[in-house]
Amino acid sequence: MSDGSSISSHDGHGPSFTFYPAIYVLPTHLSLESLHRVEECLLNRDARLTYDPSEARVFLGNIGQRKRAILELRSRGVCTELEMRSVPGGVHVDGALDLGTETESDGQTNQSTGHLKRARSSDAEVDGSFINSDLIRVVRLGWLEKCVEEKDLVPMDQYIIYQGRRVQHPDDKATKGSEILHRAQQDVSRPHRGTTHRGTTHRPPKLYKQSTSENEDTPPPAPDWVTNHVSYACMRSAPLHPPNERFIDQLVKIRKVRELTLDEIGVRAYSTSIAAIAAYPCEFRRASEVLALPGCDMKIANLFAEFQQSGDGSLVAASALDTDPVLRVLHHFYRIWGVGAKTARDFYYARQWRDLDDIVEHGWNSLSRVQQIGVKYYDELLEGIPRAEVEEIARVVHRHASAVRPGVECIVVGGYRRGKEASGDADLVLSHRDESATHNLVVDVVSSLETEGWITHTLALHLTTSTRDQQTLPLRHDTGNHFDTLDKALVVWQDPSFNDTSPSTPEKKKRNPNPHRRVDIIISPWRTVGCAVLGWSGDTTFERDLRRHAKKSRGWKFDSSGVRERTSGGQVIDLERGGETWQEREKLVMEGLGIGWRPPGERCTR
DNA sequence: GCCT
DNA sequence: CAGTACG
DNA sequence: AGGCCGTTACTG
Repeated sequence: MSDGSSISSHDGHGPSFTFYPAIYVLPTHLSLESLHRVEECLLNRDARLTYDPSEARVFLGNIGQRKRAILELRSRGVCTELEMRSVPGGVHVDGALDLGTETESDGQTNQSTGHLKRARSSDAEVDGSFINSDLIRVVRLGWLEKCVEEKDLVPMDQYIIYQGRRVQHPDDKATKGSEILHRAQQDVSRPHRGTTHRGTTHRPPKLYKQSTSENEDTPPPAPDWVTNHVSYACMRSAPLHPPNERFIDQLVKIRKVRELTLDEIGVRAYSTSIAAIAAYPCEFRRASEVLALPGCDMKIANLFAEFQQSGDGSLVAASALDTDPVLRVLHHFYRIWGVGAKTARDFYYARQWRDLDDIVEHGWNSLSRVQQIGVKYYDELLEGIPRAEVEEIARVVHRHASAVRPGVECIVVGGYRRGKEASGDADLVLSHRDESATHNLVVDVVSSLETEGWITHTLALHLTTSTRDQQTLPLRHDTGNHFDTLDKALVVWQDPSFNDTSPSTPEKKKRNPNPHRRVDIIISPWRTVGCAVLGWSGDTTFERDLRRHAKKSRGWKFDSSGVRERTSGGQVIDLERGGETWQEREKLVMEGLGIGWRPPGERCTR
C-alpha cells in the first residue's frame, strides 16, 4: 500500500475495542481505501468511531512526529497542552492517575465489569486510563496493525506520538448568530453524548450481521461520479426516492433551519451535500461512505453517524425545526407565500407576532397584497396538488391558449415532470412553433382564464420580451442586450365549477369549496423551448449547478430563456437548432452544455 | 460547509 | 434599494 | 482567501 497501511478488513477475529473511548481516524496520508479499511477493522471490533474531533480521545493516524500530531489536532479545532506524565516511553501511570476520578459513571463501570476482566488480561490500560480521563492521544496506525497481528489488545505506549489535555480554545467567544443556531451546532458536535448513550461505550445492536466470512461488509463499488469527483448535481442521476431518503429528509430539515436563520452559505452547503447523497445508489452502511462523496465532509459524515445510531433516524439539529418554539413560529410564517426568512423574522422579533391570527389582527394593512393572499389561502396553497389535478389544470390552460393561439403546445414541467405524487404548484410552459404566436401570449391567456373564472389572483407578471419590446423598442439600444427572459405569470387558481345544489336559501350563492392552487404559466419562443423546459424541470440545486457548470466549463450563461456567451455582447448560442420536438430540443441543450441527457425523474436533487 |  | 419569487 | 445561480424580474 502506498500509504503504508497494511490493515485488511479480511483479517478474521481479533480483539475488542469496545471499551476504548471514541476513536477518530486521521485521514492524512491515507488513501480513501485505506481509511475505509481502518474504519472497517475498528468497527468489526466494536470500537466507537467518531467523525467529530471534539469528542474523540484517540486519534489514530499514519503520522510519525509529535509536531505533526499537534498540527493535526489544531487544524481540527482540538487545542491541547502537552501531558508530561505519560509521554511515549515514559512510565505508565495514567491508570493510577485516573482510576480515582471515576465518580460520575458508576453504572457504566459496573455494567462493564465482566468485560473489563477480559480486556484487562491483555491490556491493563484499557479501563482506568481512558474511560474517564480527558486525555487526548495521537496514536500511530501501527498499534492497530499490531493488535490485529497479535489478535489481542496490545499496550498503546510505544505507539503514542503525542498525549495532551484539552484546553479552552482561544477564540471561543459567543457567536453573534442566533442562540438557536448556536445551540443546534453544539448539539450536533456531540451526537453521542445524548441522554440515551451518555458516557457509555456500549454500542446499539448492529442491524447488519457480524461479519465472519466472504460476505464481508465491503461497501459496494463507488459510482463513477464518486470516483471522478463529479461535483455538479446536473451531471448525476438523482431519483425522486433515493435509497438514503430518510437521511436526506433530516438534512433538508437542517437546511431549513439554516434558511430561517439567514445562513445562506449554510443553505448552499447543505444543498450540495443533499444533492450528492440523493444521487448515491445504495443505502450507506458506514459514515466513511458519506465521506467519499463530493460536497460531503466530516460534518455530514458525523451527522450520518448520529442518524445511524439514533435508533429512530432523527437528528437533534433537525428536530429543532419542530421542537424549538422560535423556529416553529418562524417556519410557520415562512410558509406564507410572499414571506421569506427576513420578513418571517421581522414578524417575530420586531412585531412580536406568534401566529397568523396576530398578523391578521395587528398587521393586516401592513402586508403587501400578495402576502395578504398568502395568508388568506395559507392552508390550501400548502396542500400539494395531486397529479391528476395538475393534468386537469394543464388541459384547461391548453384549451384557453389554443383558443387564442391555435397550434400552441402546453408542457407540464416542475415537480410534476419529475414524477412527484403531489406538486406544490402546477408549472406549465406554453410554446408555439410560430415565433410571432408567443408574442403577448401571457396576457391573452391569463385574461381569458380570468374571464372564465379560473384565475382568482395574479401574484406576479413577468413581462420582458414581447410586451415591453413594443413599447420601448425605439428607446432600447441597450448596451447589454439582455433582451430575453421569459414572460410568465404566477397566479392563484381555482376551479370555478361546483355543485350548487341543495341550498334552501337559493338567493345566497354558496361558497366555492374547491381549493386554491398556485399555477405558473411560462411562455417560451420555440427557438429556446428546450432551454425553457430544461430550466423549469429540475430541482433547485440541479438548476443552480447547471448555471454554475455552464459558466465554469464553457464560459456561457444558461437560463431558461437561452444560452449566451458571457462576454459582453452576449452572443446567443443555439444548441437546440434542428430539434423537432421540445423533448429533442431539451436533449440537444443538455448535450450541448456537456452534462449529458438524463430524464426529468433523475433531476431530483431536493 | 465545502471546494479551489 | 432590499426582499421575494422561480426552477 | 474567496466563491457559492441569475448582470433573473418584480414590488414597495
